[in-house]
Amino acid sequence: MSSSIAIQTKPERYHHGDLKNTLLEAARELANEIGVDNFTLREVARRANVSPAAPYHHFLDKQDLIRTLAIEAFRKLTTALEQAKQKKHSPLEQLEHIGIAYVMFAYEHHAEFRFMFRRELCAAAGEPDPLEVAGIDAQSVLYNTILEAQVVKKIMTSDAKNISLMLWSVVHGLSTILLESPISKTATAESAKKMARIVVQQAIQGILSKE
Amino acid sequence: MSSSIAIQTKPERYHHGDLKNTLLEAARELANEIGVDNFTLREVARRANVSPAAPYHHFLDKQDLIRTLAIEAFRKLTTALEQAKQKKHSPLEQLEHIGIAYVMFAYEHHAEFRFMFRRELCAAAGEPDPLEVAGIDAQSVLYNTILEAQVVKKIMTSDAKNISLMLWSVVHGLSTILLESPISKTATAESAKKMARIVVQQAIQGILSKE
DNA sequence: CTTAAATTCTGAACAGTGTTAAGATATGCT
DNA sequence: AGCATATCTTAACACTGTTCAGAATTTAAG
Repeated sequence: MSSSIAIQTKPERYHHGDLKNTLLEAARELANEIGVDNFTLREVARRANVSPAAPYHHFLDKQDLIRTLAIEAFRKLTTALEQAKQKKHSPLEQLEHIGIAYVMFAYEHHAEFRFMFRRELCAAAGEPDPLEVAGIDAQSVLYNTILEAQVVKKIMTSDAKNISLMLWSVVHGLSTILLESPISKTATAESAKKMARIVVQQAIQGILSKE
Repeated sequence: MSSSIAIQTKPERYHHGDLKNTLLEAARELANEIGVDNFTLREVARRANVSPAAPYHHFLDKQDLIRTLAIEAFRKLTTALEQAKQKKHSPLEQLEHIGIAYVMFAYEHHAEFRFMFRRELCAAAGEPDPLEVAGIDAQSVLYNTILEAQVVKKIMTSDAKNISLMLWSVVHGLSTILLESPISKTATAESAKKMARIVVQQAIQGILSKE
């Protein structure tokens, strides 16, 4: 058989070949188009030229599809944060860049970002939930940078966990405000970035030890 | 006819008497029970002992009902913040109390809080949208306190708008993290309050001028 | 008081949804 | 080759939001 690159060569095949990924991509597009609330599994199937029941051979149910999307999104966020954390900068500058990158990720992937944080997706309990792990991995980028900053310079007052929670809260809060409040109607990428910079810089000020 | 207090005296009346409020209350309960995603207008009607079409005589559609709920919730939030802002404290203490109150409001009214921030509810444009107004009113409690703090003591570095955005972001971020992340499974009212205090105190540190 | 108008509710219906079950079609293995 | 398995379709179920015609009730007008 041909490699997985040739997806659109023969679209009328009974077996799609790579339906799972096609569904995921269609789902991302749909969510970004019509929003998260009207998001429909049947429409996803429609866009993949497939019957409404087909997705159930690749996902347990609609929520499982969304869950998969959320996990992928967390991984993309993790790499985005790691990329923002350039080695050439000081830990404090890295913190600022990570914070801004978080907000920009939310702004540029609003639908996926909304899927990432839904109480309904939080697993019942126990077992290493992949979604939870992916979320912790993303947080670790921020957390580790804080640790590094503390080691290099004794610059932080409170302990790393509190600092992390606080910085995470600011950037996450600004992100959701930008997406879910009336601001979303007038916000642009530039204004979002500007707000992110201002807010993050202020927040970092709060964790510096006064000299 | 009797006063509006006697709601449950004659439950079999064709005309309910105060269906609109009954629907709103049933909706609040339902949302807090089964969450925001599975929230169903038909179930609301069912709980009000009324046909599925009855709500349409009091609300344009499901979204209009949710919108009404969100507006009410914003007003409740506003009074909660005003109550937290006790006159006896200094403006800075007031800021701290307001921030904590915000987080606790979210924790105690999770379903309503989620209804308050939904991109879908943001009106198309123009005209004084009551939801937007209610949101601004709530923000004003925080904003005015910042202004007062700046007047009493020249204690803030950045300007009030930036400070407000930053503080709003922290408390809003922590709120949604507490509600929508895996933390929600283990969080209690006490742990939430503790986190709120820590995070808000750190954030306020960031806006104090260094002496 | 009578009667017309307006309000509030019901019942039945429509399209659309998530999901399942039974069967058709293709793929992979031996 | 043939058999098991994975993948897809068709049909159906219960449920949803919403509309519409009409019944029950309240309000207002004569």
